[in-house]
Amino acid sequence: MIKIDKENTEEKILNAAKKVFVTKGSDGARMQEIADEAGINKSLLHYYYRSKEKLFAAVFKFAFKKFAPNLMGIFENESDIFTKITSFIHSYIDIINKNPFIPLFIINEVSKKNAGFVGAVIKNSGMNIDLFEKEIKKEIKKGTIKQVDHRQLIVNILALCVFPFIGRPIIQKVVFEDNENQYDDFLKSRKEEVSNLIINSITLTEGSDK
Amino acid sequence: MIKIDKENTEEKILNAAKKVFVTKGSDGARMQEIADEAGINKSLLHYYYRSKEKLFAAVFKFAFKKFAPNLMGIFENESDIFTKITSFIHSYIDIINKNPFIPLFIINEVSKKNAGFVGAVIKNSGMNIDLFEKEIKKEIKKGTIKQVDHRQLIVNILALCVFPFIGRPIIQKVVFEDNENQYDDFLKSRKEEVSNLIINSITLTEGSDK
DNA sequence: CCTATCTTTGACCAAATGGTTAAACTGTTT
DNA sequence: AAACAGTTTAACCATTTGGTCAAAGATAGG
Repeated sequence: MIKIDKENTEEKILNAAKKVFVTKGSDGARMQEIADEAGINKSLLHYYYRSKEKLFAAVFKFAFKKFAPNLMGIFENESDIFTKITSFIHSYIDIINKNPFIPLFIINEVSKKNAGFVGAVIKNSGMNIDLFEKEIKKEIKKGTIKQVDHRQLIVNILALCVFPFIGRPIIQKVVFEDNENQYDDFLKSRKEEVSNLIINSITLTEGSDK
Repeated sequence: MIKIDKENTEEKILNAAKKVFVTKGSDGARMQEIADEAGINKSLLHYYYRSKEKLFAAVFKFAFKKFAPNLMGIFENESDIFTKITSFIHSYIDIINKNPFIPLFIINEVSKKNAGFVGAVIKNSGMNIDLFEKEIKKEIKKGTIKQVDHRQLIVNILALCVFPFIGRPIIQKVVFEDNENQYDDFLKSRKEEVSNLIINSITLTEGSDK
């Protein structure tokens, strides 16, 4: 028997909730709007998810997992450190490109309700930089790269990848005369720009080794 | 006659509104909370500022002006380009340090209500990168710095300065094991880190000139 | 002291909002 | 077709929230 994967109600709700929560935030989101977006009665939201908070929790978990886990996996393969970092940057920008509003959503919600389940989600996400740290320290010892602080490095990478997306409305206005197409081109060129900048910052310069 | 600069009601309201709006956002902020914060009756909010939106507008204007205008002024003095950029980074991080929640507040509100008065505030803020662009292009022609795209450069600078503040809750958890003091130290070291990274990225390398 | 204006307050209002409930509907089992 | 469980809906509720209003306080001028 063929199981038709027609979107069932629960999925419809979750998808609608993702859309509304991510764009409007937990404060700005309205249960009625989520119901409308899903094309169902508002009571059904409470039938499947007991409260707004529970529904929000489901959305947040989903959003955070999308950005947290698979990233450090890149550092498990066998290529050299420069290739690893470059491919990390490329794939991270790709992910954001596909979900440009999620980073700001996450930052916001973590800032607002740092306590409670949000903190727990982060801890349980398995996101940690141990592999990254080990790798960087190893390469420094080997003399492949400069003596850099791995924490500064990871923040630099994240900043350069994420900021153009979350700051888009302002940057586009101030720096690009509000031209959307131009900004899309700009975003496309970011993978190379960020890769070059980061690689350049860890590459040994003449006379700096030892 | 001595004019005692005792905070009058209107100022009390604006200051309370700044605090509440900036930390909770326009959606999360409550008029009652602002009144409580100011220690006055809620009706007074409407007496001095006609509506929540008007009050919010006053706060947003203030916040945006604090971050927009004086920054490009640095590029008017006579020092060399490296010094200019370095001092820009230093003073920008100083400003954010004094108002760590304003950047996220601005990004949020611009993202939410890009239209309307928010867009107007940005345009009327006098914030533009013409001076910066001219300066960079001049130095490239002179051969003082690499051939860089001035828009990539300014976005890089802003990203590296701003992101550690708006992403603090997450970064602190994931990268610093939720240690606040350690994160404060990290922020202090950012001025040098960002300056070095940016200067390094525009400095000519052997054999790259012409 | 009286009046006029500005400031402040508490009581109140209408709309919005998250949530509940009982009834209707649908599909499956016997 | 009757009974049952799962699903969906409309009507309703309590609370919150931005906002109004008339009256009370304060302040200054005549």
